[in-house]
Amino acid sequence: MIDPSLIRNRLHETAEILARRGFTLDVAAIEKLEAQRKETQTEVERLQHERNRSSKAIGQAKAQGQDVAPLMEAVGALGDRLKELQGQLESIQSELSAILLGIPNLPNDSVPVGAGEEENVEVRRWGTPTEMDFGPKDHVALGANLGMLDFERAARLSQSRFMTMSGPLARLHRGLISFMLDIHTREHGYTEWYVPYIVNADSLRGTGQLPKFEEELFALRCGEDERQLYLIPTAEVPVTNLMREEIIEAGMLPRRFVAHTPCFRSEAGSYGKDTRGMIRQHQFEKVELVQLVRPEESYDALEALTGHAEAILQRLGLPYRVVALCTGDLGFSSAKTYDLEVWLPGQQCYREISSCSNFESFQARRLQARWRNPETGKPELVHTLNGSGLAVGRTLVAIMENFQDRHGAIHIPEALQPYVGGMTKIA
RNA sequence: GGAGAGAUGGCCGAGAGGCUGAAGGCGCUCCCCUGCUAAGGGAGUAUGGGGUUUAUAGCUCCAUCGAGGGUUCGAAUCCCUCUCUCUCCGCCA
Repeated sequence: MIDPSLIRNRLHETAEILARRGFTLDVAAIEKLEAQRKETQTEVERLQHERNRSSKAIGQAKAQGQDVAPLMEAVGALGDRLKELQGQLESIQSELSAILLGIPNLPNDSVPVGAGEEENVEVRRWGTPTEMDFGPKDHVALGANLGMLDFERAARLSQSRFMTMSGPLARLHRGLISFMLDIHTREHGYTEWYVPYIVNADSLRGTGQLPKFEEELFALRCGEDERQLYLIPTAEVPVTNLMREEIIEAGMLPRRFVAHTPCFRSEAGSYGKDTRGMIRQHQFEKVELVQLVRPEESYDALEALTGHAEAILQRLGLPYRVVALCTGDLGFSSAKTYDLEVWLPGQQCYREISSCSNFESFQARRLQARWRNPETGKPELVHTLNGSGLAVGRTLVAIMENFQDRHGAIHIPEALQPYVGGMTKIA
């Protein structure tokens, strides 16, 4: 959520900034609601003040044994008027907050302005796209040849967009998770967490998946229970929510958390996209980096965090590029995002494998995640960041496709071999 | 799943319809005193929102005692619903 005071004090300026990312703010509607809100709230508070004063007077008169009947009569009429106005105020405020919750974050000034994906800006490349003197296969063909990757059986168990892995390939997948976690915890200063994979609506609101993106989620209902729970679409949700409604002492910042979790996405509205292979699945594993930092440090932290994700690709020897998303392609909650795209020989293109974002105070405001600023002594919102470090399934795809040989064997990068019991290739 | 107990400020803990945004203690901050240390004395110390203001400070109002509703002129206190925590029993990886 953006700072509500922007709506009150700098509405037009805010609308202009939002226009950069292609979002139209209904300025007229907000101005009208705001005027109503102000008037109603002022009146409600005036009446409450009056009531409080009168009630106090009744108490005092009673204590002195005076007759309170006339006093009570005077106050009686207040109640109805107050109740009516409070009802009005409530409905105005819920309208306003619905608008507010639907407003995306303001892009940072350093974000390139653009309408969509095509206008993203490549920042740097690492490595060169793998050349092969034979026709490289994609991971689907490689996996099928090895007999270790199966989409058809998974569809029978569940539905489309699921898969099974078996044998050494499954082990490689598992090893990747440990590999990533070890690097982030040992070398990048992250604390490892184990967290719930099922969360409530408040958590999803906190990180911005709700109310706007409910159709992306798998919702659970348990027996008679009325409460709605959801499978997490990313570890970002439980991990960032760890600090919900907390006030962090300044000395504890920055906080760096890493967690491996499965992620569940309904992929509504992506029917035609990436239907082949394990690029876009309903269920996948991800190692997620989350940071909570002082506001003035968040852009340095974004560079660092992006570097942490890049380190994994570099260790594995996977060629990739870093792309700065333009304003039109920015996620709802993000102020600035770098995507890491890995080279996939099977598709002859770069594909997203990590997305690293600075949310500034957008999530923190919803979460009420704060720190105590020693300069002011007051609790202030932290800035939150996260990034995949990395998407495990896509990393596996990248390894399969980049390190295949002409016989269809997969060679395991040296850095990874200790994590798969010294195995050097899968054939 | 059954039975019971509980949830109050950074922490502990009182309060059982009105003078309680909340006693007392601990912690923390500042000041005084004490040649060091220990001890002692004094003051301060929740959060969110509105109005005023260019904005802050200030002033002022409102809300908040797990959450939501209700009763009442008035609720931390009474009633209802929910959530969470603890203890015992059962079950279980």
